[in-house]
Amino acid sequence: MNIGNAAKLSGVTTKMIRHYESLELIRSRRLSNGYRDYEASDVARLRFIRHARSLAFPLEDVRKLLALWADHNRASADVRGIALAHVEALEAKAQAMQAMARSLRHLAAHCCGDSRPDCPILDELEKTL
Amino acid sequence: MNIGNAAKLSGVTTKMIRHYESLELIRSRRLSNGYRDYEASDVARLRFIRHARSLAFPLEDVRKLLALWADHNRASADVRGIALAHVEALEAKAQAMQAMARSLRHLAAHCCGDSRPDCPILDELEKTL
DNA sequence: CTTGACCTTCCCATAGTGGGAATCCCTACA
DNA sequence: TGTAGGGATTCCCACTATGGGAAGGTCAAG
Repeated sequence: MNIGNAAKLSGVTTKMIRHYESLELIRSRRLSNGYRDYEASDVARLRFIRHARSLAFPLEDVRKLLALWADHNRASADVRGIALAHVEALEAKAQAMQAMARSLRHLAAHCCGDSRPDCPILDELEKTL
Repeated sequence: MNIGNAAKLSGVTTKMIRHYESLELIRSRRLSNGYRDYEASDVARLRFIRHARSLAFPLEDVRKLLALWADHNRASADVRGIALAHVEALEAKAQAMQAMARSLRHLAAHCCGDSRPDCPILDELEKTL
């Protein structure tokens, strides 16, 4: 199967398949004409990567998860550890963003938002702190 | 005032000051020896940038906010518009991240997390969907 | 044999920040 | 006056992850 087909079946673009190959997340077998050649197991691997990425796992985590996935003697605790560490990172970021959103919403609520120049949002950004 | 001093007073690193200058967010006056020269108003501008960045405004928003800040005939509605658009972007991202965190926590809760290989997290990532 | 769709590699861009090298400048001290 | 240091300059490279696009090779159908 060529790369275009693998892309369609896996939902990973050809660009990204080549990129993942350069990072050695996916292997590369070539035909005599230089074209990449994939089989079902590669598509499954690409799908795994796509799913992991859709949960925002960084590629280095994906690399580890792929290794554990391939290792049938893995300890599920290792997978869980990676996942929970990632969850905490996600939640920390999400909370930070929501805190920023709250601050800004609060400031915006006190901004009359008309044609006059007075604006507590700018006042806040101007502060020396 | 040289760049190191402006950095200390503003809380923006010298690296970033030069970067902001290259993006024309901050002007550059030079002394005869080529050194950048700053005054209090520049430090205030850098602080403004830092505060806006601490609220995760993208630099293009910062550029607009700086322009409005400098324009004493601005309409506060313009500032508010930028801020609220940014708030919505923040909240959308935060919610997406929390949804991912929830999914993963749910999966992790069903993963025994011991030395056995069975793992619903990997099972999920493996799915064809 | 041409045409179009596919493949290849390579470079560039994004957003924002940082590291580090090579070089120059200024100041203080012996 | 010479030198050592700290700070300034520019320039290139790194990160994360993804995509655009060019120049060229290949395959299949008409």
